[in-house]
Order: sequence, then C-alpha cells, then structure tokens
Amino acid sequence: MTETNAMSNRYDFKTIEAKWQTTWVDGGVYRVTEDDSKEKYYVLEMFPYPSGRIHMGHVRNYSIGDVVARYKRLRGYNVLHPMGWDAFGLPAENAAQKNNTHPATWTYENIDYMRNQLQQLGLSYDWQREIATCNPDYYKWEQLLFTEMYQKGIVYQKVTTVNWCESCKTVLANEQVIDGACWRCDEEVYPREMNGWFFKITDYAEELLQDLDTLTGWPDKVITMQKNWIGKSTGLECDFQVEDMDHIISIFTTRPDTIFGVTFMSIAAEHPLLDALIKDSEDKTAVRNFIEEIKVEKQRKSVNDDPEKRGIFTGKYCINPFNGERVPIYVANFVLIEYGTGAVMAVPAHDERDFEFARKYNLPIRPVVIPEGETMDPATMEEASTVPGSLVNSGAFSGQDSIDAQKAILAYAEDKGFGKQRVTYRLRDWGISRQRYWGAPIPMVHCENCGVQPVPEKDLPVVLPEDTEAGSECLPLHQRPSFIATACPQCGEAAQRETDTMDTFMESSWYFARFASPRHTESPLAKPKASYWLPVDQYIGGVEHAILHLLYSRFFTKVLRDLGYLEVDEPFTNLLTQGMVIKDGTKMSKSKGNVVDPNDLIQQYGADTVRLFSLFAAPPERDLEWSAQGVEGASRFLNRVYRLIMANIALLDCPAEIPKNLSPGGKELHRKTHQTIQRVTESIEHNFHFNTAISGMMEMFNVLSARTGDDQKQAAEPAVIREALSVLLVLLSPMVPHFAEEMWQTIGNADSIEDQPWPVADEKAAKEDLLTIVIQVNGKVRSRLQVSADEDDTRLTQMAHDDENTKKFIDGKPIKKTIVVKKKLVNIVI
RNA sequence: GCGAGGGUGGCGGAACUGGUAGACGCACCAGACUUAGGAUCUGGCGCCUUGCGGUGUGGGGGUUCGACUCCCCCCUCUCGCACCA
Repeated sequence: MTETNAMSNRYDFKTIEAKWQTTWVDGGVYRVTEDDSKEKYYVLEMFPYPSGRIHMGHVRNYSIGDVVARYKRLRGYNVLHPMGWDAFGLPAENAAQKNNTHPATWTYENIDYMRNQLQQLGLSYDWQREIATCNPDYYKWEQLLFTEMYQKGIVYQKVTTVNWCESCKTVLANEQVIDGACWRCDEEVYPREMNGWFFKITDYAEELLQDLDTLTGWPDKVITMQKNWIGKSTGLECDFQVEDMDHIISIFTTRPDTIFGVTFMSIAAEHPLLDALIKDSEDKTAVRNFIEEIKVEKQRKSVNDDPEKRGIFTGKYCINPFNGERVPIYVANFVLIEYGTGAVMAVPAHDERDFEFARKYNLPIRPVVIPEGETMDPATMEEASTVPGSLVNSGAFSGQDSIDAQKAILAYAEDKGFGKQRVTYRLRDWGISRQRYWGAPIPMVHCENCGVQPVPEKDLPVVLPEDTEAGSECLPLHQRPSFIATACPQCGEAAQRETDTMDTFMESSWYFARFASPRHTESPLAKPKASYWLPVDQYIGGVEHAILHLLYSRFFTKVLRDLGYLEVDEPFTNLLTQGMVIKDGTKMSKSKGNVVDPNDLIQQYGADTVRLFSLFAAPPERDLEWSAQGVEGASRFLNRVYRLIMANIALLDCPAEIPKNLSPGGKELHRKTHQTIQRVTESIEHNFHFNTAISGMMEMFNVLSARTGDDQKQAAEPAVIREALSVLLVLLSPMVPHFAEEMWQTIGNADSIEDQPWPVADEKAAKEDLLTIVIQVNGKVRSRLQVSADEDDTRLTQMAHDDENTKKFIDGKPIKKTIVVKKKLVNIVI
C-alpha cells in the first residue's frame, strides 16, 4: 500500500489519539468535585497491581468501565471515575531481588509505565485522585484504622497454627491456600505455630450474610459463593458425659433428629480432651502414634482429595444424654478441629462419612429416620440415608416426622440443660500478619511494662524503613534492629515494634472509599465527600475476586461505618464480573505463550479499535475469545465511517431541520437512526451488553451507507444524513472517544462531543409503517406479507387466507382456527 | 459429592414478556475496480435437495396453534466449594 492511499482511506489514529489524549490529560477534563446540583455516579474498576505492563484483561476491564463512565457523563451525571495502584505485594520483592533494586523503585517505575499505557487507551480517569497504596500518605490511614479497630476490639492477637509457605517465607490466610498449596507460588504449605494479628470478621458474619440479600445488583453466582463461604448452619450443641471421668465432650449437629442413632463418637486429633482421655489407656502409644500420623496426613493433604477414612478407639466411652447409652469414642481423621466443636456424634445410618467409618471398623448401624414407605436393614444397607422420614427407636420421639423432631429434640435438650441451639459459620477470623518486607507495618509496640500498645496517631505513619545497606532491601522487619527499637508510647521506656506487615488485601479493602478524598490529611476519609460519593454505583472486575476481595471490602465498609467514617452498609451497589480474555481456548498466560501485548495492538490499530473490538466480541460477563481478524473488523468499521464522512463532508453543511415529506430513503434512514438510539440505550441500560449496542450501530451505518451517495433515487436528504451521522458519533463516543471527538469536529462542530446530551429517540420516527407479517400453516412459515402497520385482525386473516402460497398448503382442508398475533403473524390451523 | 453458569452455522455471537432462528462481525465463495491487492466496493453464505421441499438451537420426552425460550429425564463443558457433622 502506498503512503497516499493509506492517508486517503484510513484515518490517522496516531495523530488523532495523541492529540485528544493530551487535551484530556493536560486539561484535566475528567476532574470532578462534589456537586449537589447533579446526580452522582461512581464507577470503579478493580485497581491493578503494578506488575510491569498492562495485559488484555486490563484493557477489557478498563474499556468496559470507561464506556460506563463516559455514557453516564453524557446522561448528565456527575461521574467519579478514579484509578490507582494496589502497590504492595510479593512480586515487587521478587523482582527487586532479581534485579538488585528496591521494591519501591521497581513499583514506582512500573506505575509510571502503566499509567502511560492507560492514558494511551484514552481512559477518562480523574488522575488527580490517583493513589498508590505503598505510599505512606495512604497506609498511614490504614494504620490508624488498624489502631482504632484494635481499640474497638475488632483486632486481636493469638497464637495459632498458621499456613506457612516456606518459599514465600510468610503466613497465608486460609483463603490463600489452594489445594494445600500457596496461591502465589504453588509451593506446598505447612502448618506452623505462630503469634499473629487477626480481624474479628466472624463478628460480622451474620450481617455479611444478611446483607447479601440487599445486593440485588450483584451476580447470583457471587452472592452464592459468598453465602457458601460464610457457611452458616444452625443446629444443636449437645454435651456427652465421658464415662468414669469428670469431662464433657460437646458435639455440634445439624441433625438432632438422628441423635438416637448415635453408635459412636468421633473427635479430631487436635481435640483438647484427647490427652486426658488416653492418659490411662493401655494402647496409649498406639493411639499417640496414630494421632501424629493423622496430623502429618492433614498437612500433606494437598491435591489427593479423597483420603480414606481412618480412626482409632481411645479406650473411653461417653454417654448419650438422650438414651443413656454408652458409645465408644474414636479419634478420626475426617473430623475438623476448626469447625463446630471438634467432636462429632456419629450416626452411620444417616451420615455418609459415619457410614463409611462404621463399615470399616465394624461398628453398629442403627436407622432411626425411615422415609415414607421404606424399610431399612442395617445389615444390608449400602449407603447412609440422608432424607427425611419418621422417627423409630427414638424413645418418646418415635413416630414423629423428622423435620418436626429436630425442633422437639432441640427443645428437650435445652429444657434438660445438656444442649442448646447453636449457629456456626464456616467463615473464620481473618489473619492479617505477614512476615514480608513490602507491606504496611502493623502499628503496634510491645512493651515489657505496658504490654501491647497501639502507636498513637501523632506518631503515624510507622514508615517502612528504606535506608538499609545494599543487598538487604527486602529484609523482613524482624531482622532490622534499628526498626524494632522504639520507646513505649505509654511509659516511654525502651520497647519493641511489631515486625509483621499487613496482608495486602487490607489496602484493597478500603481504597474505593479513599478515592472520595484521596489527599485528605486529617483522617482516612473526609466524611462529607465520602457520603457524597459512596457507595460505588458500579464496580467492575474479574470474578476471581468474588470471595476474598469483595468479602473483605464489605467487612471494612461495615467497620468504617461502625467507626463513624461512613454512612453506608455496603460498598458496591452494582457489580459486574467480567469474563477472562482467552486465546485458543485458554486463558492468556506467559507460560502458554498465547499472550497478546496491548502495546502492539495500539501501535498497529490505535486505542479506539482495540477498545471497540474488546467490547464487540462478547458480552462483558462472558469470556472473550481473542481474534486477530476480529480486531481487523473493528478497524474496518471505523475506517468505513471515516470514509463516508470524508466523502460527504460538503453535503453536511446544510440546515439541521428534517424536512416534512421525506423520500423513501430519507424516511428509512431517519427511522433507523431513532430505532438505533432506542436499541443502543436499551443495551447499555439493561445489562451493559455493548456487543449488541455496537452491532446496532453497524446496522445503522449500513443503512446510512446505502442512503448516502450518488444514486438520487436511493439517497436520503442531507439533513437526515447529518442527523444520522451526529447521532452515530455520539452513540459511538463512549466506546471510541478519540475517533468520535475528531469526527465530531470534522463534520463542523466547534464544541466537544462530550458536551452533547445523549440522544433521545423520537418514537414516532422510529415506528415502522410497513410490517412483514408471517403466515404460518400449522406453525410452519409458509408465506410473508408486507402490510401497513394498522391493519386489523379481520383484514389480516382475510389476506392470509387469500394468499396464493398459503392456499397451496391449506390444500382445501378445513380450517380449524386462525390465530392472529398483532404485528407478528397469522397462524392457520388445519 | 454440593453449588452456580453454559451447550445455537466453519468461528465470535444475536433472538424483547413463547410468535420470521442465525442480527452484527469474522472466515469463506463469486463478481467489480485495478499493473497489482492481504485495500475498497457489490452479491452469496446453517444442513440435505437439481427443484418443490425437507430439516435444524447437546440428546430424549412433554405442554402449546406455535418452543432456543416453559416442564420432566439424560449427556456434556466451565467455574467455585470440597470430609463444615
């Protein structure tokens, strides 16, 4: 292709995009402040980790968000659309060590590079609000929040068995352990006893669960995942007396109706009473060995999911308080110490695990809940029965329906004082201590005289030390004596700083609130600003954050509310979880070698084309299959629009008023224009299905193209063409902002396209006057008729019966009935 | 095992509360313009059939004048949780 050709039939995206980006960034066009005269709209995309360069997933995420932001601006909202960096985390340390630099250097360089990349995409952020979470101006407030939470009792310290990743040299939250391996490096995780800091997220479990019902703008999938994660269950906690001992073992069950079917008890290897139980046992050693084996097995459970059920008799019995029976106590490998009470009443007839265990160790099986019309024989049963039925062998409760019996048995236990109703949650407190360098220091001091003391606000931030000798940039804080040594804020004596840093999920749990007042120097949040902007109206990001990040953010929002900073209960009113960008059927990743670099695409096609394609190729919530040819198609469309404008530029210098009596071509284009306004608006408003919005605009362009040109018989009037083009550009502008703005001015407008109102459809103009009515015979399409829109049913029936094509299929047979669906079809049943 | 969401041309995907299945785009085919085209424009394009027509939304049944859409059973793919008592 020659240079001249290229110039004449393709728009010069490089010049155009650079020009508008400069205008937007330098002019601070997207800066916003609170304005009570307008309705606010806060749209936020999950902020990125500054890993080095953006990838296609970012492009997709931010393109979606930018369309929403620009669309809402055109609709007259006061739109907050900020961007920042989730800047603490392990990759910075790894990269720093590899390149012999400092994590801060690496991180800030990446931020600079990636900010530039985002700007090259033409994203309409208020850059004045940019935050980087590794900046002391940010984490100072996080530290303050931590101390306030400590004073409120939401933060506490405890020794626990933690998940330790040797490779990353840090503790992981349960949520960060996947199949027994570290979520980051995939190395096996080991248990380790450690003192650490925790958030009492379990205190909020019930509210976090209840409020999910208010989140009607969230995908069901995410709601369900959160519900399951919180894992509420209600049941009976019941005391079993240990025979001949002054000990009680409590069990938790959600099936109190089966309590007469208990034939043994299983307890966890870590159960606190275990030592006492086996103290006098003859097989003490055997039991001890077994316990150790189980503990090791638990550590190793990594990938092989279905370990065989194993257990050993402790030598002791306990008494079922309902029937006085003595049942043997077993240690079993499948009982979890961290859930319920660490002890389970075993009902093999009605629990799959207990059944398997009983069969293996030849323990009795006693059915007590018999489903309607069935019988159960313990000797021949092949699996546990978990369905409702009526009770047998259950003392005074025999004959009751099992659902009713649950309540009756619970009430009985409460009445007798050996049991009570209990609610348990799967959710556990959030351990936030990390032993890594590149994180926000936990602002606490350990004093020999005064115990643990929070660092007072005047001494915040506790700055992460950067002044270390070369080569030790990533030294964890506990290896830095100069950092540790401090004075007790209470008594002034020598004391030691806490050396753990905070889980990086902390920073992302409240950044959305900080964006309302990112430079506020008095407190974490400027209250009037926060109450103006929050909650986030539309949050957009990957579904991989469905549990952790979103749950923690919801938790923090409630904490911030309880600390008096916020007035909302939930952070994100609407949530859009966008699908992954995939290529050749799998996620783009370096290891698979199928990554597409956004930089290359922007170079080759320009930002608008890349944005357009990523919006067009799939609806946002679905995975997007990358296609190089598809990008080509998006580029082609924009160039077609460009050529049409350039070829008709003279024509557009005409009065704006649409003439009364339009030619057929003019009428068609005018109608299509207004139909397209309806369709595009509807697609965006309803579910952000930009793919159908774009296809609608392409259809409109196809009509425009057919009605523009030399053929006078076909062509639309100039005013209609002008209207169509103006509308098309405004509709396109949220998606391809540089192109739309440039073309807007090219067709003779002096103002910015961003100051245009979103077009409003003229319903009369959009209305079809000729309809295609389908004629069916017995539900099969046999003919089509062009009729005017106002034909009545009788006329339509007559026309259908008279239609030659249709007659062939009726073939003289008697007509049973004729169904007329307005504006759609006539179905003749014979 | 439990939970959620999918399965529509060669491909990405359309189809509103049941009412013309396959919009729009890609790929492909034919033609035009061209010295040339991997540019652009025009037309075609689910499958079977020469045609009339038949058939078709994972499979099977059902409801209905009419089903991608509603109901029942099954297959399959993706994701999440996974001994939670």
